[in-house]
Amino acid sequence: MKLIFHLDMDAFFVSVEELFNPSLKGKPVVVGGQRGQRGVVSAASYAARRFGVHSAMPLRTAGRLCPQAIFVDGHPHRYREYSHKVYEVLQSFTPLVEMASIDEAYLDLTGAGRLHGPPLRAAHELHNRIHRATNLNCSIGAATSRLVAKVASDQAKPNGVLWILPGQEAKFLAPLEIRKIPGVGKVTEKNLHAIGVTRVGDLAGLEETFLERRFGKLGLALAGKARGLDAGGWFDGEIGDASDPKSISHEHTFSEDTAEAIVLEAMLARLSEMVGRRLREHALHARTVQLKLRYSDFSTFTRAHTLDHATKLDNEILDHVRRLFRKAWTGAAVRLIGVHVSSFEDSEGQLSLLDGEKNARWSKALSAADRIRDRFGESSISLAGGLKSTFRERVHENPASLPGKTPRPGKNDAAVPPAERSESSGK
DNA sequence: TCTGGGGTCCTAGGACCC
DNA sequence: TCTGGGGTCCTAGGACCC
Repeated sequence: MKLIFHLDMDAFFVSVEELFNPSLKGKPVVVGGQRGQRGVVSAASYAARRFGVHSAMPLRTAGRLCPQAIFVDGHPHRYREYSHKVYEVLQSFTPLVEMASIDEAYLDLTGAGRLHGPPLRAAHELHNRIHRATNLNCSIGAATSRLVAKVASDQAKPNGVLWILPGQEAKFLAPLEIRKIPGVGKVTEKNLHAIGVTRVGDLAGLEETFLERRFGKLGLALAGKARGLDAGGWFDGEIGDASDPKSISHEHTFSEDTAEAIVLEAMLARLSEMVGRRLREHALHARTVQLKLRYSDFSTFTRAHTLDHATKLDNEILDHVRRLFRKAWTGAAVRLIGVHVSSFEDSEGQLSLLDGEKNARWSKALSAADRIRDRFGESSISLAGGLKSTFRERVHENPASLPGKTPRPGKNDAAVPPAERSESSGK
């Protein structure tokens, strides 16, 4: 019989912020940006949740619902650091660990009874170890499948432990709202309501063949999940170490929509650099480059191009994504722009002699740049075109520094004013 | 409500090949 | 003439997760 734990940190981002600023404790706290900014709530403290604030809610809405809330900018490096501390505790508990996101993990404790005792005792021991190591609370669900363990950890919140006895899975799930099943979001919930299904028990009562006819693969997975099985999609496979990423992307939403080509292309350069850097970090090469555009009315478009070889080079990514941009952009004001790469291969494949040499030179230059950024910070160096350095302030959205005239793209690429060069290499 | 950023997986249509 | 069938790759979009 399998034994799976799902461990989920309680209000993770908020709790980490409280470690750095204990005066936040017990107060309504919203992490993700400042009140009134463009953006959404990343995490809300339990005190803020009592006002109806929840993650993914627009910051403006949160500000209206809870005027006394304290708004805090997120600190991703802090969360990564604490996530790593959690991981180390888990690793010392069992080698079969898989981080499912920055604040949750699955553990396979099948057959670990001799080492850790019965499931509830093991769960409490793990809970204590996490708290001792991090000063953070978590909740743990234990069950025979990932799915039930995950739902159980959610029901155990906050700061609790819940074990679902083998054989009791369907009984545990039956009274819960359909939305509690991972993979059932707003749309699927609505579609299920439309056929009279509101609780997991209703779903379990339906024929598998009916659900498959009606909802395809999703229906088949739902039929399994309603019975507590790890059916399809996210839940298949053994618990083990994370695999290589399947895609890498960076995107940016402007604080104000812009229709200026120079600003948009400078942002593409910055995003391409960030993507290229991550590719080299993972020692990956991408064959498909994708542009993402979102206009003021929130309409969103993607345009992709697949290369005949795989690349890890900023300038090559930029070259293709900029081509896509020039073809696709209507000229209307843009809210968001993004760069995405996928179809990874281990190496670039066979290049012509000339391309191979060029490639090698760029690779060397970019790894050198990566090392400089490791030591001196992200903004210390840039190779993706003078564009970016010249208009750094505009890319960083400081309207006060706009030059009176808008230079044409390309014209000033090579001419980076010395003043800005020293500014951009500072720190 | 006025909607981030980083991901995964699924669907569907068209091109192309045999 | 007016029409096959399967497989793979590519592109675009969408649901969902944290």
